[in-house]
Amino acid sequence: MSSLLRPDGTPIRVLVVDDEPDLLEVLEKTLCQEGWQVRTAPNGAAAIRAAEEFAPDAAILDVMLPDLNGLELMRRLRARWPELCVLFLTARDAVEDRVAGITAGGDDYVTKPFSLDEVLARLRGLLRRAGMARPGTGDRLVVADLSMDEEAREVSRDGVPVDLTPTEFELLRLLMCNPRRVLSKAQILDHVWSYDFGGQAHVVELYISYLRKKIDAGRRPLIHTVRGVGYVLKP
Amino acid sequence: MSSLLRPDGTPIRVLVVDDEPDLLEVLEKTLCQEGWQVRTAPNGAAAIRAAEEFAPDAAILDVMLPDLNGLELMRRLRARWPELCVLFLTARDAVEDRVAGITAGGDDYVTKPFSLDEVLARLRGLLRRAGMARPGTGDRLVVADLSMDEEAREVSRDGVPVDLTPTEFELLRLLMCNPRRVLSKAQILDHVWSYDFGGQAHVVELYISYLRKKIDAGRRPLIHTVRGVGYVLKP
DNA sequence: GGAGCCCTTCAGAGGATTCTCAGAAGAACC
DNA sequence: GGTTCTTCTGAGAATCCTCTGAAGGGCTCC
Repeated sequence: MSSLLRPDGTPIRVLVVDDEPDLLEVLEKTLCQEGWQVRTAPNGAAAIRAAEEFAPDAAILDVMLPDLNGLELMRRLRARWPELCVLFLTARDAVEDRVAGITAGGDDYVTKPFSLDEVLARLRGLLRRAGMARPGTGDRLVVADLSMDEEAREVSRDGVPVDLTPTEFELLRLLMCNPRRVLSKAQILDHVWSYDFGGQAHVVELYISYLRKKIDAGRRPLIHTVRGVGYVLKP
Repeated sequence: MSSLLRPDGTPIRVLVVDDEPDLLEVLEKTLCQEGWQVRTAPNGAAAIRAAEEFAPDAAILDVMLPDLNGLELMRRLRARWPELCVLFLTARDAVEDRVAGITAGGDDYVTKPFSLDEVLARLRGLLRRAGMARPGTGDRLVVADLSMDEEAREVSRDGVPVDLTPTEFELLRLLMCNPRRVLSKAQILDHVWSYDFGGQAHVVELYISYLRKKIDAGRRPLIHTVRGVGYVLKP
């Protein structure tokens, strides 16, 4: 998965603020793994202190923080770093009213529970629109004759468009971001399904089977099973 | 969405003056994203100071400011920059009498609450009439055989004129400004409906259904649903 | 060859999302 | 003041998506 870089070539810096330590940890690990430089904070006050020396390019903020709400925190951070990209995390039911107007300002939000890949994709989208993207890393993922346009949510195999459901799309995106790399079912579950999903690895097999029917049927297969390990996407 | 440029090719500079920090923030972000250069101020005194070094081409002024009213502020700004285009923000009830005569001077106003796209459209109109528009960026949006004249507010599909209500028109404009790009219902709400709209995403579905009846009925559909995500306009 | 495990696929229940209609409330216009 | 147009709410129906359970096939190792 190609990580974005700042214009000067250094990694992009992300500040993550949430009061759930587990969530903070998972996000930090995932983002680090993707090549971002990460700093975390459990509340607004700590976030502001951390930002002072960290000078973040982007921030992931929980809307509900123990000391001050995410919107207020954004305002204070922006006062210092006007260019900051902000991705909010919100509870599903408390959405529309509180976060209204945010997508209009170029920021974005994700409702809890979310999948890690969703957060990554949104964050990348924000940075790309803010002009942080390394030139050349477009929104188009390509593996052999399979291609995906993330913005338009279009997928095609050998030029033939393929219709995918949201979960199928996420799964395929994960596979296409990691071509020729075997992903375990546990990894796939962690990335594609929301973090509080209690189900079994069986759903991964099921969705792989759906994808095969839509993508590999009658053609040279791109999705391969690695018995006892997981799945790979490769020519 | 093409942003306008000054004759010398630099971005157009807009000064935004309002005492509500939320509103100021959203306007700033949106305008920046559209390629304008923005400076904000919470009151008249700060506005005048800011203008001194910023030398704005246009201004968005709240009529009701804590220190002096918007009309007076306009007068003072104009004394220094006679060419300044002004867009007023006014409360709905306090309109007609106070702002009457303004549009006669070539300026324009928008009543609160407004939608962001409305502000953008009015601002573009002002600058265009003032000769600031980059030549070649016409007012006509075209997607397949669907075409929209923004100035004349005319829409036609395959040459056949289509009558739209104001909200339908705004929604279609947003879609036509973002062809082949999936827009979430939240994004659509943020752009087309006024910022204080408390309603649910359901209205978006409703208006999409209206638009389909007027535009897609009996033809190859241009408006597509992306389940779980939003809507796209594409051939 | 057989047992056990892993994987694939089918079928269907339950849930979520979306579409559409009908009507009330409000705004605009004479 | 009354008419017309527009916007929004609520409800029901239709559609689509997700996940569970079960059956069966094939691989591996004994």
